[in-house]
Amino acid sequence: MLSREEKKRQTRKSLMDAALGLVGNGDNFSSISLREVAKNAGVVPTSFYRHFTDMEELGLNVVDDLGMLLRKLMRNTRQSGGYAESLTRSSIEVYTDFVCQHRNYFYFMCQCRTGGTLALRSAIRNEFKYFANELASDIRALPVMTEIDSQDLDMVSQLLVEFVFESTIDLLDLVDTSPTYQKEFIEQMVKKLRLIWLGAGKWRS
Amino acid sequence: MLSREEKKRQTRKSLMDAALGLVGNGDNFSSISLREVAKNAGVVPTSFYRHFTDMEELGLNVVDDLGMLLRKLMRNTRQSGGYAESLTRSSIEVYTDFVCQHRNYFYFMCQCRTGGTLALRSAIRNEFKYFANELASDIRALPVMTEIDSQDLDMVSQLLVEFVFESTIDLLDLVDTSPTYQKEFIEQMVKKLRLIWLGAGKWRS
DNA sequence: AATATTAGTGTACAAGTGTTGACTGAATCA
DNA sequence: TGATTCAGTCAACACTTGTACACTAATATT
Repeated sequence: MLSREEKKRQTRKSLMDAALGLVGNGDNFSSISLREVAKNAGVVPTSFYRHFTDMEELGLNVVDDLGMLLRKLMRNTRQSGGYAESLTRSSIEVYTDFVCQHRNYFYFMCQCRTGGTLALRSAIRNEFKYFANELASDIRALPVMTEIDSQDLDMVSQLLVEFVFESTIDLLDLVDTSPTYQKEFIEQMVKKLRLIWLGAGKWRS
Repeated sequence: MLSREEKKRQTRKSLMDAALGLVGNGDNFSSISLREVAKNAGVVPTSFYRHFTDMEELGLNVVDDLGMLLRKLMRNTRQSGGYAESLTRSSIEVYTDFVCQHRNYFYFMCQCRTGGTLALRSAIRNEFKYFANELASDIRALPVMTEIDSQDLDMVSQLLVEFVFESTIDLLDLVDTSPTYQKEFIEQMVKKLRLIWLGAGKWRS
């Protein structure tokens, strides 16, 4: 038997999943109606208000959730990975797999990063900052990065995070049309990231 | 006195401008209604159909229009500029100015690149390809780029175009909150682009 | 001058929208 | 056991939505 609290959390999740499902089906988050979400969650429209005041609030919670998932992924990868030569390739492989396994989330993020409300956009920007910082402290330890100063290291991390995320929409779109594209995408990304990495190695303020 | 054809083109433009205006005001293109657009264009809803079958078709035409404007900008800049050492800085300055002078267009593009219909997204992707090609043939002539092979040159161009465009949403958002941000944005971009450029210079397949 | 074309109008309709307020019944607490 | 809390229901509201159809009047064509 489920406790009341637990049940509530369950329908709350249903609502978020419903919204994500619609986004994954091609709808734009900002044009999804509260009613449609409620319907797909198997709940009456007015019930929505027991969980969120707004579609925006729901969206902000989705951002949070994905943030958590990504942080967990990062922690796990860091432990198992070890920073070898092929860091770039393995990282991007982990990332693309993760994206493909959470397509709806990433469609949502890609959309809202540019098309959400201001609050939503800046929530996403904050997540980026977080990841850029994590990345910065990770790569600081690397031998290539001994000479670079702290501010420039932040800049490189930002560049990497932004660039990877911004390419995600292409991955999502093109994987749909041709399933072999994921490999091609990885090759392209590895090349581009190596190039950036190369630049970072030579960088002097 | 205006000819009928000319008058038609005028209201057609009004419709597109109305849509862009709404986008620039914070609405998401995919949640804008045909009726609202018609109203803001000073025309009755049903009149919309004399020009476009759809909001999507309107959107595709907006993409085209901006593509034209950008090509014109590119041609002019190429003539006047001359490819000196400070190519990167002057290019990014021209670009940011252009963005700030066409805010609505770029909000629209940023939104639709990730949140438009599939047709819209791929139309925008095509524009990118075009610009990447232009850029590739421009930088091929540069002394730094003599050793790089053609395919890798394309890769570098893509990287540059994508990266600049994807940063545009931050420029738009943050310029609104603090007007001095444009300068800071330029500095950040110049740094990042120099880094990429540095990598490109050292690049060997 | 008579005719055909067509951009823009006006009306109408069925369907969907967010949000309100009063309600029900089962889980929780006293 | 009896009282309370509250997630979910139901009905109703005022409004907005896309689109069909018949119409008008000014322009373009013959």
